[in-house]
Amino acid sequence: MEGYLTIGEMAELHGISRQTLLYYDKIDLFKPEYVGENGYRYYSPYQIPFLREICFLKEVGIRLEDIRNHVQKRDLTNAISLLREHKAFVDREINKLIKTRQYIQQRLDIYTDVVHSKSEVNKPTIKYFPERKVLFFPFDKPISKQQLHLGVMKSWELLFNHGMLPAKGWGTIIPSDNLSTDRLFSGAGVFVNIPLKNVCKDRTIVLPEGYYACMYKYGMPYDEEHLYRLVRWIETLGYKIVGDVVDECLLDTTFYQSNSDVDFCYLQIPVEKS
Amino acid sequence: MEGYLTIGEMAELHGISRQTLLYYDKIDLFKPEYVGENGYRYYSPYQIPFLREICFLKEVGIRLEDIRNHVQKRDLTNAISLLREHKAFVDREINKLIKTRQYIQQRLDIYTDVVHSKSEVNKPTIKYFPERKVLFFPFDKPISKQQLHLGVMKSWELLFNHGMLPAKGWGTIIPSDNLSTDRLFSGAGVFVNIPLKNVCKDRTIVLPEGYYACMYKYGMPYDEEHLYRLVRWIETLGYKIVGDVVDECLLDTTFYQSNSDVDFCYLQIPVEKS
DNA sequence: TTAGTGTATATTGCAGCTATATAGTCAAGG
DNA sequence: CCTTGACTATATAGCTGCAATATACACTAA
Repeated sequence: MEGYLTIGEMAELHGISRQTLLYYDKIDLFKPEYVGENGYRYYSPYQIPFLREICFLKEVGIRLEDIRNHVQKRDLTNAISLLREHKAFVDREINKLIKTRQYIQQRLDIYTDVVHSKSEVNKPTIKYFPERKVLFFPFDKPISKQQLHLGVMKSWELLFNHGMLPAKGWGTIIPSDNLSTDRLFSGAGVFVNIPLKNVCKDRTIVLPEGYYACMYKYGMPYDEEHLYRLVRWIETLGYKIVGDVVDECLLDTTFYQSNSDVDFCYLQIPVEKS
Repeated sequence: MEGYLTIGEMAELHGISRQTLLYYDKIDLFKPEYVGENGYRYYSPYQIPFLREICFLKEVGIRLEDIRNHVQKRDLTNAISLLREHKAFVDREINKLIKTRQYIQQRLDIYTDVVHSKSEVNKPTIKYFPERKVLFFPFDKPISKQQLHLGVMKSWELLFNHGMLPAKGWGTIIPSDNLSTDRLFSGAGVFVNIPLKNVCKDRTIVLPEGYYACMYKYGMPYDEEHLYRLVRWIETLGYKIVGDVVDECLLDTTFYQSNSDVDFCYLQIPVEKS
């Protein structure tokens, strides 16, 4: 067939396999201009730009079915709208991945902090924090490991329903008024940091900016010992407690082998000079 | 089982299906702490953080097999390297999509230009162009539609081997010295714009920055008529041709129905005041 | 001769479930 | 104690999406 290309030549020229061209023929995406009496497929050189374009559209991720629908009535308007729609699709995919990247980075930030803090365990310091917005869920039963888990799961569920993941850490908040009473955990509950700006307002509370007396410690929030040690340190310095106690979990029990192991946490109590 | 969670409760709590937990058990990803004599699975509340973490890692796109390998010997170092590796993977995916987005945008730029230029067909103008780097492939046979196609395919292949796509347009370059001879296409060839900075040096030539006499036209590069019309216009203006003729294809024949139809092109001839 | 071509049908890859069939178990209400 | 309905078990097969690939067997061109 003078001037025509066989299926093998056509495939070779476009860097695809012969099988693929058979497949494109079958799904009515791209057919040879002429089929010989022997059944051989003969492609016209004029078809080259079409196949090249199909390959281009495929390479940028457009589905073969959409390509087929497009090339059947290809004109400038169609081509522009096909590309625009696909660009929007790619943008959505990029945004998803950027969001995912942020989650991973937030976790890494926590872990990196832990690596640097291991030598600072049980050493109280004063640190400045900017304003933080968190979701808060009061306990409805006395505090325990189970209540902690269930509280965290509730917040996970809420974040999840808002398309977010609990990547940025969580912990317990204890009302500072309780420190001088014997009902330390009355009104306490779980908080989760909100990982994306995409806030859900219902359960949100604000941890005010300012200076916090802080201490890294191994222990669960209901282990009161560390808390009172930090409170005594604050008193020794002559500072005043001006807000609720934040006990942020940095490494949970998944990092330890036995059920008796405890979280690695970061206690934070807002203070002012009195 | 006092204090334990059944498979249904565990699934509900994490927003996954019962079947999924069975599956995780089977693939040794997450097993109940205790299995009753009746075969019932009982999960300890202490397992909640583990499953939550598995779900988190799954949600950020880590494969179940990698998660399984990780949680078996989970510690801070492992967790950090798992997340770092996955972040790098996500970055690669984002870069691929950004590249794809660029290809689409470059095509859209061409098509948008065409939309605005349709009323300017056959009207010569002077336009400034910055320096452009392109790949060049001389014809090895007399110019024809087939030679054009084959030349474009060669350049496509080279781009493709360098991980690029011919998104940014292509065309023909004709040596300006030929304009006064009868061998117009001697030394002519196909060029392709390089879509990404990621250059391949072997075949690259430079189209110098400067002012070009330009004209949109319908016609193939080997239709000499339009070219000579533009050359006469340049002479009329008293300008001098200072470089090779660029005939850039904006819409190829895939936009037309019949083989007799022609490309929509943008002729560009570098000029100076003489 | 041997590389290339045809048809027809079935299978792959990926990953993570999901469905179906069949049977056993638990807990609350009567 | 019995029923009912919700829950649970195992085992095996199938599905989702998309784009090919593979296999088997026969014919054809240079």
